[in-house]
Amino acid sequence: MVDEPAAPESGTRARTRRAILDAGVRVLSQQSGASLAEVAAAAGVGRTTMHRYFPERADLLTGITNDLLEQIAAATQRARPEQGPAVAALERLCQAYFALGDGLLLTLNEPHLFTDPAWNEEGEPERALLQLVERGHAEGTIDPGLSPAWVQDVLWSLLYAAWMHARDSDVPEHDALALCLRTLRKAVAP
Amino acid sequence: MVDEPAAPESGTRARTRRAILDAGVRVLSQQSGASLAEVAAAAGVGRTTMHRYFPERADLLTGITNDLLEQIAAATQRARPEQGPAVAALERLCQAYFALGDGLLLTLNEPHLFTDPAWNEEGEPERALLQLVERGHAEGTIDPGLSPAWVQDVLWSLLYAAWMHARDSDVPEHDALALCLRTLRKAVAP
DNA sequence: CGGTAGTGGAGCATCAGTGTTCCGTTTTTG
DNA sequence: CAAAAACGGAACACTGATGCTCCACTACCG
Repeated sequence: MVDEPAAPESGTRARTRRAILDAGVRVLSQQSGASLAEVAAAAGVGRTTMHRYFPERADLLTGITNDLLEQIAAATQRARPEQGPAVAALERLCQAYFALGDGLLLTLNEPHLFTDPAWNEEGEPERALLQLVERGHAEGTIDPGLSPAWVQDVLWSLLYAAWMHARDSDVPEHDALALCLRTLRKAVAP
Repeated sequence: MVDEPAAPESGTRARTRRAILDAGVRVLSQQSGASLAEVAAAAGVGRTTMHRYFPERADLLTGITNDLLEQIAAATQRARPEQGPAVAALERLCQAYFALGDGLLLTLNEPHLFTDPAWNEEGEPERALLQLVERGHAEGTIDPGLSPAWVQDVLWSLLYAAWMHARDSDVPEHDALALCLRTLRKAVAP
């Protein structure tokens, strides 16, 4: 993870890069087979320009992968999963991840898109969540019948459901998140 | 839905057709962009043969769509969603849908693949489920804070999670279903 | 004002997937 | 067994996405 050893990356470039990455997530989360031209258009950028930032399709995917991993790591850290009661921490995590938006869909929907080795490595976020659940088991505040791995899957799938619910059933995002939290809280209760 | 007006379809053809449809679901549920050659190979069938059954890609998708719709309808009917206590009926539905296997993934993951008009029509299964939840509200056995549409989304996303859990974490399918049911039951409880 | 970074359009070769045809082989069936 | 049905390989044209290059335009900065 050694980044920019001396790559200040002029503000303009950084902005363009962001626009492309965001457009990539937005477009690919809906059509994983979308053409690069579509992504470029969605980013409001010429196909040539995109090619300058990400020479091949694989490079774009790598870029998105790293970006998502960073965002997930940042969200995890922000939620302080090791502090306070387990259930409260779990809800904080849920809220933090919800902010990933379309990244959620991409993460869950198209895991096979990410061929990067970095993707499937057990990351710090994973570990934090699993430990969190074990803490809940010890506290007696999380149903011991639900394995940590299963709780993890439930968390992500509920996030997915909530995001889609907001997107398709045009429920305000805030309400969708509230439903998600309420459902999660009850689901993990002993 | 007027089918075979006089198309007995020799047992051989029916079997080949099934093999192709099943392979299509299996392959496309993992790689929505998979080539037709891959589907044919997975079905143990020549590309030429597949072309005889489904002249274009769109025809295969239509075939899969109709097949899934039938399977969902059959599963719904089998679960008798209108009988007995709402929660019990919901669990029966959950079990019945779980049997769809990879079809679940395809249904949730790649809704955009199905361009058929028949797909997005509000089907009988949808209506049955929504009514079921309303019945639960009336009975006082389903959390009134959870809208029918949300419960529907939760049901499908938990099914998705359970199927993936069985597939990737090599948990026996039966155990995954049990986790799913347990989680769903608690999630919808008032 | 001149230089430079950033951009985007046009064009081109390549390649994989597709749709389709033809024909020989295997399997089913009467 | 012999006819009919079903199958699969080979080959071909076509299409769209991709990777790439070259050049012209714009905006910003010293």
